[in-house]
Parts: sequence; structure tokens; C-alpha cells
Amino acid sequence: MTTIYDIARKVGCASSTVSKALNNSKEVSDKRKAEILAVAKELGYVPNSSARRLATKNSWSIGILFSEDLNIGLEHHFFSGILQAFKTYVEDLGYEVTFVSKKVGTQELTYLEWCKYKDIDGILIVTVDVNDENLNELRQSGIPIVSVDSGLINVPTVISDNFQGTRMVLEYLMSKGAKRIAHIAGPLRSFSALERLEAFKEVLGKYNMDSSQVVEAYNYDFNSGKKALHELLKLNKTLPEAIYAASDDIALGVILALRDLGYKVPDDVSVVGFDNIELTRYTSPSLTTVAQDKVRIGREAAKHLIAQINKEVDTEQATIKRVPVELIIRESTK
Amino acid sequence: MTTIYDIARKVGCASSTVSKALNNSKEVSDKRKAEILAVAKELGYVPNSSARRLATKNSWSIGILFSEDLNIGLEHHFFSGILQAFKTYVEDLGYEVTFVSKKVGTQELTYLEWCKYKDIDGILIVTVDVNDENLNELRQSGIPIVSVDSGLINVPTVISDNFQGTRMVLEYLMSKGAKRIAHIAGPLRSFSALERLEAFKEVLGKYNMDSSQVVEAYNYDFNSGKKALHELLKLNKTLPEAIYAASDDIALGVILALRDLGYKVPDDVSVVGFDNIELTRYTSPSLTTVAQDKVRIGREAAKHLIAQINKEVDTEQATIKRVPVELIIRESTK
DNA sequence: AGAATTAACGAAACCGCCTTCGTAAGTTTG
DNA sequence: CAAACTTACGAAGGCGGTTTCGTTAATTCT
Repeated sequence: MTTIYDIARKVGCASSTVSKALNNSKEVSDKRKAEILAVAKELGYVPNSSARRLATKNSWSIGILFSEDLNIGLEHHFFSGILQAFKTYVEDLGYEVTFVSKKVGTQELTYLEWCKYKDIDGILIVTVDVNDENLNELRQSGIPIVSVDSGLINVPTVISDNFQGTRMVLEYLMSKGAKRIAHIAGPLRSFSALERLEAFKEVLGKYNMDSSQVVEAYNYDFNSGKKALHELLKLNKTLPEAIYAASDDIALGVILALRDLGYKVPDDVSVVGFDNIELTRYTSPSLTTVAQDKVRIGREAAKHLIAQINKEVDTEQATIKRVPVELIIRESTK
Repeated sequence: MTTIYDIARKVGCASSTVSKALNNSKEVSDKRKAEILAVAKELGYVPNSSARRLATKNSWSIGILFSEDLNIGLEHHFFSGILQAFKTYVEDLGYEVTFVSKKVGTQELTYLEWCKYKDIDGILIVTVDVNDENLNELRQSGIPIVSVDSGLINVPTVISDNFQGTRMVLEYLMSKGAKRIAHIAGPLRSFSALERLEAFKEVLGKYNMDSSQVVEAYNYDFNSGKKALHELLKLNKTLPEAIYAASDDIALGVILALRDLGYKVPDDVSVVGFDNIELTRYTSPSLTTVAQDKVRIGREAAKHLIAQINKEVDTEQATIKRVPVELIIRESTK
């Protein structure tokens, strides 16, 4: 590993001059600069990040907080999409992204301790156990934080506009003549599920319609959708005219369950999902759904975090940024 | 931020003693050790990773190489599953995981430069452009590397046993009486696609069966599956008895296309996929497929990388580790 | 009891880089 | 032309740890 001293020796100057040249300081003449840069290249010089960080107190690194405890980590399509967009954005600015861990070597650390240890510039919370004690510490530490889709109090959050999405779905269904609309909510420990449910009640309430036909799915997945549909039918013998599901996976489960029971979608009942996962374009019937803009969510989160890091925005202020969604009309509604 | 000097001052000893106590050296008496640890805790001491790394030359960090150029990054379910397992394993050992980037601050670096800069202990290659010039550099640098599913020459690789999987599929289909079996290959720039195709030909050849009914899908996705099926039918007017698709997404596309054409699965034709993605259990018909063990792949990759880091295994040797797969029989075959 | 170990600790150097500050030479100003 | 700035550079100290080595005090050995 070659260091600035090696360069200095070869050029015949002081290490401080090399450092300045490498950082393009104007305290070094152009001639010297060129000379130093040439030697640096010749020797294959790469700076040492630890030394630099130690000296500058500037880490250029961002931590990603994925709760390992919940099983809903990286594998979830929605979150990995967001992460991808986030990563791209901040790496373009020169930041490095690292997963926040609870260990270093063999030693156990809290999240905050780990962040201090790594001297992290900011953190993105993707999925997390809301009840995790360690989070409070983190929030109060003053380290810039942003979360996506989390519902954490006191943390700036970027999330799809669940109200807008729900409104579009319901108004569309009503415009098609639906009078009785049911909702398969997502698991209510999830913030988005709560918002969608709330919006469902609010919108239907505004139109003086029955908003009581609600079943909570245990999870956001296909199988929970199937189960939830059966519960819904137990609750109320007659089929609603439309079903608004809190996720595409749930919606697909609902459609399959309906089909198994001999009902036709959309002839007997319309079904709408939420997410716009790739697959929904291709299923039969293809699914009417609300498209979440993963790229934009990731990017907005990145922007806001960087703004905090650069002190362009107040860290204390827990804003919530709602990203517009889009209603995608396909074959599962009529 | 409290340092060992703060602790030393408060305890009334030298910083070197504090350092030793913190590292549980036996050169410090138990009494002192206890005293120092108490003060450290009281002051909320957390060591500084940069300083430690600088002094020890030991980084405890592992880089993940995701090519950003291909659009097949984190969002791909298969890879994110592997990454999850990998991450869990190495973090448990105390390693930190970071995405390998090509920039630091505003400066552009090659992969190798970046790894040197960060003084990374090892790297996991997940998806990568095989033709990327920068890879050669990396391979030759002596930094421990492992790849998953990559087909990179000279790099230890962990991959599903595509031969075993393909053999199981074909022998199962034959046992059910299928005589004419077609293959929808994955995109042949992918190593796994190549292996599955090769295995397809080898196995059918061994049984003296026609192995010429092959179409390459442009991509691993649903839509490519649909298109490929149409090409297959153009190639050969009569339907084969069974179709072996290189991925579940392709298989689902194939099934839908068949259905659109009025064919029934599995009555008119059996279809088999590869991956065992969550959804395949729930589609109708549910999909017969080959389950890839993402967790095991991730873990094996981690194990091998750690072994290299600990010099328990030769870095030079480019082994290929095949992880067993499992045939999951469902409704799409008869 | 005197010699030889060993235990416990501190001083100091070092890891690789950045930054402040002093200084000598060169340049501008009045 | 002397005074006042600038420019270009080097010496040295600091960032927060680790590690070597020397020293004193306490043990063990003969």
C-alpha cells in the first residue's frame, strides 16, 4: 500500500504538500500539483479511508436499518426496490452505504453505539420493529434519520399517499356503480395498512356509504388474502360488489379464492389491489391496482436525508412526505 | 465523543492501559480492568472504528458487488434472498457489510481501488457484468472473493445444482410418460441458463430423446415466457407433452399464454418452472418447480468467504460449490 | 537472603492523512 | 525603493486507537 509519504519521498517534497495537491488545494503550484499527481498515479496510490475519516471527522457513509427480527427484510420486493433507488442516489453523491449492525467483532452494540462507532452521517430506516427500545436512543441522538413507510413518531418519513390512492380507488369503483365495497386491510401493525383503512372509512363516510365491511389480513401475502376472503364471506353472506385489497398479493389471493368458490372476477365482483407489482400486468384477469412509486420514494428519502446531513433542513422536524400514487385500471374491475 | 484518553484521565492511568483493559489483555490487573470498564460504561464510551482500523489494519468489513448497470439488482427476489442469508451469517461473526461503490466523495474509483480504500476483507459478487474490465483487476488482487450464480472464471462460486435439478425434472416428466419435452431456456448470457440448457441436452441425450425443442427467453420474466411460448409454437406446430421452463416467472408466462390459446395445463401439456418463488404455491394450477435454496446458497457463500479471509482455504483455487435443489411437485404436471 | 522471574503499568512511537502555522521568496503597492 | 502583501511550501501536531519496550514492584526460586 502506497502512502502520501511514498509519494513525497519520490517527488522530493513534504507529505503535507502531497496531501494538499491531492485535495486540489490552491496552496500548491500547478507544476508541483501535476508532478505529484503523476507520481501518485504511477505508484497506484489510493487514499486510506480510515486515516482520512480519522483526520477529517467526515465519514461519507450512510447506514441502512433493516430489522432482522421481522422476517420482512430485503426479500420484500417493495423495500428492496426503494433501497435500490436510495442507494443509487446517495452513491452518486459519493456516499457509501452500509447495513447497520448490532455487532462489531464479537462485541454487541446498540444501534446508536454502532452508528457512533462507524461515525455514520445518517441513517435510513426501512423496516423496523416499532417497539424496539433502541430506536428511541437513535432518534434522540441527533443523527440525521429518515424512514420509509414506517409510521415512526418523530422521524421524517416518506410514504405513498395512501389517502389519495384509496380515494382514487373508491371513487373509481363508485363511478362504475358499486354500492357495497369491502376492504381487506393489511396487517394493522403496519402503518400503511392503518392509513389505507382509515382512508377507506373516511372516503366512504363522506359519501354516506357503508364502511363496515372490513377484514384484516394477517399478512400482506397471497395466502392471507385467501383466508381473509373466507372470513369476509362468513361476516356477510352476500358478496359485495367490489373488494379493495391493501396489497396486490392479498388481491391475487382474494381472486383465486373467489374463483375457487365459483365467482367470476370482474363479472361477479371487482377486485383492486395496491402496489402494482410486476406480475399484476400478466395475471388473468390482470389486476386493477394502485401503483406505488418505489423509485421516487427511495429518491425522496435520499434527498431528505442528504438535506439533513448538509444542515439545509431541521433534523428535529418530523415531516411526513407523501409520494403520489397512480391508479392503474386493468381487467379485474368493471 | 469520549475517547480512551478521557477514560484514562478519569481513572488516573495511561491510555495504553485503558486500551489494554478494553481489549481484555492479561497485562492489566483485574481490579484495574473493572475500574476502567466501569468508567467506560459511565462515560458511554464507544471505540472509533477508523482509529482502530488504522492502527490494526483489520477492517472487519465485507463488500457486496451489485452491478448497477444491469437492471437486475436488489429487486430480484432470488438475489435479495441470498443477500439476506449472507448478511445474517457474516454479521453474526461480527463483520459489517457494505455495498462496493465506484465513487468516494466526488472521486471515481475502480472496484479494486475502492476495496483498497476501504481496506475491505473480502467481497461477495452477486450480479455483475461478466465483461466488466474492472473485474480482472479484482480477481488478481488477491482479495478474497466469492460469487453466487455468476459463472465467473477463476472465482469460487456457489450455485444451485442445475444439473441435478434438470435431471429430476426430466426424469419425473418421463416417468409420467412424456416423450416430447421442450425447454424454454433463460437468457443465455446468464450462467444458470446455460447450465440448465446444457443439462437439458445431456439428460435427454442420455435417454435418446429429442432435445432440439429449445427456445431462449429474452429475460427471466413473465412476459418473456409468453413470447417464448409463441416462438416455440412457431417452431413446431404440435404442442410438446411437457415444457421445462428455466424460471418460475417464465413458466407462469407460458401457462398464461397457453391458456389464452385455449390449452389446458396440465391436461394438454405439463409445465415445470425453476426457483420455487412464493407465489407458485398459490397460482392455479399451482406450479411444479425446482426449489432453489437461497438461504443455503447465501450461507455457503459466506462460509467460503470467511474461510478464505481466515486463510483456511486457498484463495487461488476457484472451486464451484453446487447446492442441492428439490423438486416440488404440484398441479401443473400430470 | 540474594538472584531470577513475573506482573502491572506507563512512555512513546506509529497507523495515514489533514491542517494550522511559520517562513522565505516573489509580487504588488505607495 | 522600502513596506506590505502573496504565494508556495515544510515542520509539526493532532485524530483515536494499538503495540512495543522499558521500568518498578511483587513473587518465586535456589
